[in-house]
Amino acid sequence: MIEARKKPRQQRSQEMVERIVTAARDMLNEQEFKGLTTNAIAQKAGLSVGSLYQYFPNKEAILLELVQRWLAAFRPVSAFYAAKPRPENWTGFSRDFCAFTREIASVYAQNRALLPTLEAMQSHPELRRIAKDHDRGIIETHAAWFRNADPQLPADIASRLGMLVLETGNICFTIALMRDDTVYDAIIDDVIIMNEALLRAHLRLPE
Amino acid sequence: MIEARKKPRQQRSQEMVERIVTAARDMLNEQEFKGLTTNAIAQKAGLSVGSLYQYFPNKEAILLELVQRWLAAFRPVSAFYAAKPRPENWTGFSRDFCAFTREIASVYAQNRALLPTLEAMQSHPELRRIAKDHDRGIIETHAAWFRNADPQLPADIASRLGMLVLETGNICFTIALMRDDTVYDAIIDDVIIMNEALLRAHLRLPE
DNA sequence: CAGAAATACGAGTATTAACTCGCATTTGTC
DNA sequence: GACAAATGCGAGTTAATACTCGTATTTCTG
Repeated sequence: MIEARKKPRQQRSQEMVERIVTAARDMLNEQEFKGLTTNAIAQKAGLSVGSLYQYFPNKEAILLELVQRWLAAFRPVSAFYAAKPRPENWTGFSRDFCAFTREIASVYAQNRALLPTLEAMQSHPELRRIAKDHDRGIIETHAAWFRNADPQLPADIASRLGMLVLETGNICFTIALMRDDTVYDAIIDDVIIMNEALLRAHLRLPE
Repeated sequence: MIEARKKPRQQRSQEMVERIVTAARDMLNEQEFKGLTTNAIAQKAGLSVGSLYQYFPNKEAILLELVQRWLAAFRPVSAFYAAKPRPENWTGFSRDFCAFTREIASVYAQNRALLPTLEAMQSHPELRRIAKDHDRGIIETHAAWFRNADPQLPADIASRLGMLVLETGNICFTIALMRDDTVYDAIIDDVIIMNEALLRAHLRLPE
């Protein structure tokens, strides 16, 4: 069980937490997840294991903090587009969706350093569950957005579309980040092509 | 380092190997990867740890066997479609691609039991490398197929398309397998919509 | 059937890494 | 400066588990 960490009472504590999290993140970028030991994190952060355990009840809690930072970066983007007024026609929706996809892509780019964390996360059932719950939320936001655009769209199809948009985006942008910028940009365009085709096949909007 | 396993000289040995592999596969389907210990596999397979280590030099080798069985299931499908003569027009290509996608989807369905293996694989650098090498091969096969259809298609774009088709298919079918049959079928259709749109945007073929 | 080769066994070993705990040091308060 | 509270320390404990090795059993060969 991943408990919440102890609340720090002095200011230096917050810095410690930050140093621990940063050290863990950097280590995941440098080496294998397997080498991410609590002792190593403490050493890299320039403190002792004992101190580390004052802020995090266990190793998973450190990963949890990283994962939540990653997940939190996406929420506002989805929420913003889902809250926009209904577009009048396909062109309007398409413009929004295109902008949305590019914003999501840029969130990936900005959080590049957290990417190995996602991989590490897969090894932990608890963290997987948290990510899955988060995804469910995003999917429902997407679904609501699509149903706002086309009120005729059945809820189950809207959910499926939300899921496919989320998952294909996730995998494509993850891969894209490992390539050079030219390919990265091309992949964004490709994702837009794919997802727009998918949505156009299901959403009925005037041209 | 994952060495090749010792070659069995008696017939019962092959059965042992099969029992070990099956036990490991079943365990991954039942519980967390974390609980997959060599002792537990041996017990489930009805033999001793000592015997297990006679056929597999280490734990990773067991996973490797599972992973290779998974990967091997896909090769013939790609190879078959890539070797077909050039389609005359988009309709011909589209028909092939649609059939191809459905066959790939059915390979996923048939190898459902190996799915948790892929997840477990992510924890092992060596196995990840093997899968990545395999993927590269598939991607090149796809790329060759697309360039056969449209010889004008630049090699780098062909590779990118191959990669996107592979990766989006992989993630979508993996998710699809966790849903009921209705959703599964719908997702296959959706993947076809997405990938055809992508290819149509880049391949120049007469209608 | 006898001897050898292959295989099966599983208690024991070695390693690794998460986590503790008693003591040292720093910080806050008067 | 004196006391207490909070924080920092890291050698040591503990648990888990991959893998070994000396011995028992089975199979093969003549």
